[in-house]
Amino acid sequence: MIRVVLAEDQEMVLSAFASLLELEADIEVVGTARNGEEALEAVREHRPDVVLTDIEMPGFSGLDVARKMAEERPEIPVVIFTTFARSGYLRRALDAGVAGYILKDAPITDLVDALRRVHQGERVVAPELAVAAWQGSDPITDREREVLRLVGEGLPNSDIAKRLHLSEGTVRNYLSSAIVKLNARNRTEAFAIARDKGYL
Amino acid sequence: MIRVVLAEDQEMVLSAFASLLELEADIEVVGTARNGEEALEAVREHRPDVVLTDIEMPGFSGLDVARKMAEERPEIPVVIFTTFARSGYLRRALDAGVAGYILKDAPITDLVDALRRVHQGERVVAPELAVAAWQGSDPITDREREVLRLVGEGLPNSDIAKRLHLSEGTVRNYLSSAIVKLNARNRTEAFAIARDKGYL
DNA sequence: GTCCGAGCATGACATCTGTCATCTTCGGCT
DNA sequence: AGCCGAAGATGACAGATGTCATGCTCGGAC
Repeated sequence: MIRVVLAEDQEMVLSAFASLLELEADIEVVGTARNGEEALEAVREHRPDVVLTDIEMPGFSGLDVARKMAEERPEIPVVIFTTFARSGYLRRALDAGVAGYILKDAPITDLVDALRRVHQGERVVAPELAVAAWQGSDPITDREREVLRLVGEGLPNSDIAKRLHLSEGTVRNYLSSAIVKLNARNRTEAFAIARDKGYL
Repeated sequence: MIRVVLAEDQEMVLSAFASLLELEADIEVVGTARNGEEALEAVREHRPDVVLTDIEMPGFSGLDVARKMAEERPEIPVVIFTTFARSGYLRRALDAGVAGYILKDAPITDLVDALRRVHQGERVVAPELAVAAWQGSDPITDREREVLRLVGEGLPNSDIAKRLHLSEGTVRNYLSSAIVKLNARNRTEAFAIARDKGYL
């Protein structure tokens, strides 16, 4: 029996996956969570064999869960299942030591399969992403990342400078270098590219 | 027995919801679809009592499905279920004549409940959105919408002008008026606001 | 100690954006 | 015919943005 803790922020999707997994003879959902904190609590309480988590959740994300688990319970494998085929996410997930990374676009058998193989100690990565992972690593520095995030909120340079306690000129420099690295033509395009690749 | 056609672009989520709905004694999923076209085909083939569809799907969206259904099969109610609590989406969904609009954040009982009530001829709208619907209607003109969409792709005014066959000055004018209407400080913020309210 | 590379700042400059007033054209409407 | 409003264009202007060269400081590496 594979005992699973399941984390997913959308209530309906959570119950749907829970009932789907329960249909499998060798899988049991022992705990559910709507965010990262709840997931960690559930792990403490139920000591599952595998943690299955979405990436984008309010507050504590799936990547945060993976990192915490790697520290505190490295013996329990974490599987990420997500909408987003973004190489940046996968890279950071692998850095966080996840055992599996699969896409919600894939057939459901992939999910069940991944749980079983991860439970056996294997690693499972969505094939369409496996290639992307080891080429084109994240070129963006942390500062550039922060600036880009604020650009995405529509803040002008002057406000970004205030938020980050930098001079406006420095903000311009970071943004300029991010634009070059991402091969964008302006701030908006830089943000769009960084978002789509999962660099943020 | 309520016979349902279910449309949802993410394979895993689709199977999960299908198996969840099958657990209900009075609901039967007679057809599934990964996009709007498939949904309409499934409707033709299976003549369901209700169509349950996601909004954001590649190509033909859930709103497109609702509009087509209102024209061709006004007797079959359409229920939208979506991640997005955006008033603009709801407004356009209601304009398209949908019978229900519920959020994936809500408990699963809401979904089942909605299907039953819609099948009885009622209308069901997620309560957290019902208020938003009749205040703050979409202030954006079609031209402004087109410009904003291209802004979101990161295009500079000159490129937007080429794409829309307008002069660059005119693009600036449309964007300027959108910025004022949305109470934004610049193009990027205008895009972010319009996106979050579902105006695009 | 010296050198080097981050990280941050400055100033100058060219270009892009955003605002506004004004103008033309083309359909309606009366 | 005369009037009006929508769609689009123009030109001028101020301010924001993007690029680049240069400079400073500080914490390693040699």
